[in-house]
Parts: sequence; structure tokens; C-alpha cells
Amino acid sequence: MDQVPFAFERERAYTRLVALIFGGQLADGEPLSERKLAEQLEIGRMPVREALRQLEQEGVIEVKPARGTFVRRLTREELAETYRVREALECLAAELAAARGSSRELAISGARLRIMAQDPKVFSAREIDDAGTDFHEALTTLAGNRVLGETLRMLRRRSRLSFHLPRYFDDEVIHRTLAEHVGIFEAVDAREPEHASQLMRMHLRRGLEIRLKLDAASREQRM
Amino acid sequence: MDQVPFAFERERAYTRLVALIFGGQLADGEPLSERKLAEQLEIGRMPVREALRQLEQEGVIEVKPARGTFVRRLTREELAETYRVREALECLAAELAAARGSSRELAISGARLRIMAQDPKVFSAREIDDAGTDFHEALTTLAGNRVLGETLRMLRRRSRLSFHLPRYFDDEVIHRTLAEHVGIFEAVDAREPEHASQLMRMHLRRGLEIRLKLDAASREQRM
DNA sequence: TCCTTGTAACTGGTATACCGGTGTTCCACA
DNA sequence: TGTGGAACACCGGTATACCAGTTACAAGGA
Repeated sequence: MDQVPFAFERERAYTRLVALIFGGQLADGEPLSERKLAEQLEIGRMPVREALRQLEQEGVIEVKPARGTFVRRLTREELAETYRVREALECLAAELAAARGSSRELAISGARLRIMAQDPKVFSAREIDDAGTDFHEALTTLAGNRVLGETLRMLRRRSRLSFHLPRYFDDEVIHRTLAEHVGIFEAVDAREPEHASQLMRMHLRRGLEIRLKLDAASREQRM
Repeated sequence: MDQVPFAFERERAYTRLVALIFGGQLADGEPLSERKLAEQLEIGRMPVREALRQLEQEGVIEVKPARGTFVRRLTREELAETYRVREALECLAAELAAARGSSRELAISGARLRIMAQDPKVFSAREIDDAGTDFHEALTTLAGNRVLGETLRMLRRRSRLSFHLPRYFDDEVIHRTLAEHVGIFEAVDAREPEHASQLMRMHLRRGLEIRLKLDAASREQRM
């Protein structure tokens, strides 16, 4: 009856592929091959194929029959579209979460954020980034709507797709993002749905703005 | 270069499965079998399997290894959750569409709705229902956000899952829904984003309310 | 040198076969 | 008659093989 972490090869393949794709271990635009991936991961081709198909449906990769499988690069327009949809749903999540009040998980995540915000320089960009991801996750769980959770997970994965960007941003951006997370946490903790939603909206809009700016700079640099 | 309607067996399998599942040609709770479906549809097992996997990801079916594949029946809670997420996104779509003004497709769809609304009794429930589906589709396309469109398509499919309900509702419900669609169309046509969004919100909340009531009645009847 | 052309090495798509796990059926036995 | 258990049929999961289409590249002709 107990659920083993990976009951199926397909799930193993999926998590490993996600790690590969978002871990930056792939040359830009390099085609993935079902067979080569299977060999590399020491998993059969069919499970790998199914995992790839799932990633395709999530918008992470693109499969071109007889040509290859490719990690998608988001255009500026598509990134903006993804953020727009995320905004609607992340705000809903914040609102629902705030209406329910805090949870143990969110309290832990929030406390961690607060500690980090007091002296951000002590922590690595990676740590702060991870804490932010956890926070969003805890917030969504607290919202208590599973359909919302699934949908958001998909959108977040999609919006994480790099499009010629450095993996981590500079300190200023990271610290501001951290401060925004703390602000949202406090609004939720204070049971202020409207406020939480509003802060979340600004948080995402700033996030998009930053990514678009960095992308523009990156393009200019490459000319 | 031109795209044939069904380049792949998998796509054929998918559309035929959707027709099967939502066409009510399945006994309640009856297990689907990859092999039997493949034989019945005269499509190989692998394409059918891939189509089923997609439907699973969309929340339409549930696959239990070594036991079978089942059409999911939504609980009241899950239906409500789905509608809540849909509400956020359908409102966004209405808002974006209204901001852009009308399109040729939406105008056609809207004109059809108006004609129907003038004398609803002339049209069949099926016709009115289809016109409503078309309208939502045209509205989403007009919104011009593909990620939004994809996400909504998935949620709509999910919320269409019957849970012991008669396929079509009574005349009063159908006519009121029709009137609501016309109202939303007019708000979009008049470029009133806020108004369109508000009407859409009420439209969906009423829709959920109706389905929950019918479900409750259905449960009572079965006792 | 450049273009053509055919071949070989890929790609994803599909078919078939086999695996271990599950549920049922039915017979032997108490 | 009731019950335990073995055999069987069926399930989804996976491996392997083959297909058709694409691409890269090398050999040969202009």
C-alpha cells in the first residue's frame, strides 16, 4: 500500500529529464534523442518517450517527428503570455490562502524568508531562490485547490524555461524578490486576501519585467 | 508542408476517445482497456496508449496499473475547484478580448447567439449548447494569449466530465445561459473589459450552482 | 571548385511480444 | 455446503524491432 518514490521507470525518467533540462547541462538548442537519452539514463526508450511526451504537453520541449526533440526556447511574447496566466492564478492562490489563514508549512517557509531577509548577504543566491520556490509551493498548497495547484505547477515549469538568460540574477534582484515574498507572506498571515493578491500581482509583473530586461540586454550583447 | 488533419494515429485516437468519453457511449464506471479500445478503433495499441496518457494528464481518465483505465467521475469538491480556476482564466480571457475589441469570428458567433436568443424555442438544446461552446472558443482566441487558450481548453474538458448528470439541462437553464452569453458578447463588442469580466464571473458561478443542484437532485433520486 | 546525387545514419512513430501484478473463477477438499 | 487456493485471463508497463521520413555527407560529374 505504501507508495515508493518511483514506482515506474517513466517517473524516474521524468524527474531526471527535468533535472537535465533545467540544470543547464544541455547545449543550447541541442536536439535530444529518445534513444541517446535512454542509454544515458539507463532507462528504456519507452519510459523516456512517455516522460518526453509529458514534457511536451507541458510546453517544455518540442517534438519534431523524424527530426528530433528540442528544448523549447520561449519567445518574449510567450514568456509574457505565460506570466499573464500565472498572474491570474497565483493571485487566486494568494487570495484563497489568505482567506484560510496560515498553515504550519507556510509559517515555516515564511520564517525562513524573514531570517534571510534580515541579512541576505549571508545566504547564497541558490538558497534564496529555493526558499522562494518553496514559499510559492506552500502558498499554493494552503490555497487548498488541487486543480489550481496542478495548473500552476505546469505554468511555473513553463516559465522557468531559460531563453538565453543567466541562471541566477544579480544580488539586488534577488534581495528585492525576497522582500516581496516576505511581504506576501505577511499579508497571508494577517488574513488579508485582497492585499496578498495585490502584492502577488506586483511581484509577478516585476518578475516578468526583470526577465524581459535581462533578455533584451542579452540579445544586445550577442550582436 | 500542409498539415493534414490527422498526421498521426495518436491524434486520431485522441479525438475518437474524446468523442467516446463525452458522447455518453460508455457505461458508468466501466473500465477502458488499451487493447480493446485499440481493436475497437482499429488503431494500434501504442497510439491509443499515448492518447490515453494525454487524457490522464488532462484529468479526464485515471490509469490504475494492472487494474484498468477508468473515466473519472468528479466529486462535487473537484468540480467546484475546477470552476474556480476556470473562473479566474475565463474572466481574464473576457477582459483581454474586450480590450482588443471584437473579431470577425466573435461577431459571427455573437450574431448567431442573438438570433437564437430572440426565439430560443426554435432551436434544439444541442444547437444552443454548441453555439455557447463556439462562443467561449472564439472569445478565448480573440484574447490572443495562446498559453491561456491551452490552459482553458484543458480546464473546460475537465469540467465537462459528467458526474451522474443528464446530458442536457432543461429549457429554462439553457435559455438563461444563452442570454448570459449574449450579454458577455455585447460587453466585449462594446469594449468594456471590466464589465465583460464581471458578467463572465457571474456566468460561471451560476453554471457551477446549476450543476451542483442537479447533482444533488440526482443523488437524492438514486436513494 | 561547385553543384548534384545517392547512400547511410540518424530521427520519432508504430507494432508486437513479453513481464509482473491483479482479479476472478472454479475445482478440490474439509 | 462452505471455503481455500491454484490456475487463468486480463491489466498496464516495458523492451525490442521495424517503418517511413529527414539530414548529413561523401563521391562523382560539370
